[in-house]
Amino acid sequence: MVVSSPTPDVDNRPISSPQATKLRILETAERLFTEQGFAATSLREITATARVNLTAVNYHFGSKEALIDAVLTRRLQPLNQLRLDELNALEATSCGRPLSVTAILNVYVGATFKLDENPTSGGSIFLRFLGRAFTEPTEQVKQILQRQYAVMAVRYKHALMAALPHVSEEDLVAHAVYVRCHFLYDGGY
Amino acid sequence: MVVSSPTPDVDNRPISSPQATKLRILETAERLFTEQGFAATSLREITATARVNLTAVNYHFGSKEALIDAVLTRRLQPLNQLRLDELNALEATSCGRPLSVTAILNVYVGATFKLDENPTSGGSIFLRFLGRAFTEPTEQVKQILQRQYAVMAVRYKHALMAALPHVSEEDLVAHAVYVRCHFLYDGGY
DNA sequence: GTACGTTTCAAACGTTCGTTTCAAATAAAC
DNA sequence: GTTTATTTGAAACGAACGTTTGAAACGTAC
Repeated sequence: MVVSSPTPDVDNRPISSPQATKLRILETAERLFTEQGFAATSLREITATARVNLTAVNYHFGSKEALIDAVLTRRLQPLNQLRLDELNALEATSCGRPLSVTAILNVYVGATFKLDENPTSGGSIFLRFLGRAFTEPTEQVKQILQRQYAVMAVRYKHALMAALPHVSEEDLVAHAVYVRCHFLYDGGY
Repeated sequence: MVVSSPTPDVDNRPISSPQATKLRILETAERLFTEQGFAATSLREITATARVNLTAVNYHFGSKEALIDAVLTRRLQPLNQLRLDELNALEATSCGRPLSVTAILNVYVGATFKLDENPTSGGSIFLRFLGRAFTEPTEQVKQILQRQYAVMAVRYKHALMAALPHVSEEDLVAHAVYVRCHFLYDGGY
């Protein structure tokens, strides 16, 4: 090709915005990992689907595990930050009085729904990807989840303990695990 | 070893009952596939965990895909047969009158719970394995599921159509897919 | 004891995988 | 224009994978 003017690619996206390849890899990996799982999806399939070079993965991320971490962190960090922000906003209006359990769970689940409805935040695809991370857990993935959930989980746990002063911390955590409340995830089980 | 008298192995199971190796492979594969997924579990890990030889897999099953099929069919066939038997028994007592939706769903879910509570039928491990089959579907796995569900799904569909004469078949199937009623699984989606 | 089905063993096949290297081309930033 | 960051390209590395082969040992049944 002799044409040197910038042309949109097949997806009608600018072909040469900086780190366009990195973004294409992230989005394609998120989709293929969600559909097929981590082990069943090869880097060659990801790069071929994203129409980028194989070596770009190791250039931008370093390894396949690091790519999985990047896909996970990119969505999970804003999600848990939103959960923290909304809890902060709620507590700011309560003037020190303990919140109700309903209100606490409402902001938590509400943040999940906001993500689910927002396509720019990954939409429902990432929630399914998150299920993969819990279903097919690598050792490194476990650590990522533990790190990402740590701060928010403690905050929500304390809020629930204030809302339920007659419930011991052990009973609260045990029951949260039982009903699969992942925001209290401590990586222990 | 010069000792030739039969000795129990580590699991206290007779070491030389015919096809003991085949059973050990099936049980170990069921467990590891459930915990890690199909692609993430290698034949070498399965045979090493089961303490049998690697070549025994291809001797008894022929391939890894055939092993997955064997693990799936071993549990799914009796489960769906039980679902059929219980529906037959229910219809035998109804003397031709259409069954209630509650009764139909009751025997179906009841069969699932009976499996879940029966360790010799695979217990809850197989139900999780079944989830793997739906989550990480190979082309061959799709065909196995389609074949295994075909007969029972049609019977339950007809029973529900008789119970709900004012609902069209299309609406019934569409709604069943929506609420994830896998016993109406037709492999189409 | 012979025959047959089962299981182990060691070794290798070809393929795919994640990863690396080196070079070249392209685009962005200064 | 020079420099830096990005992207592509072709090729290969060692490792792990599913699979196959050929031979030997073991078990049971007749």
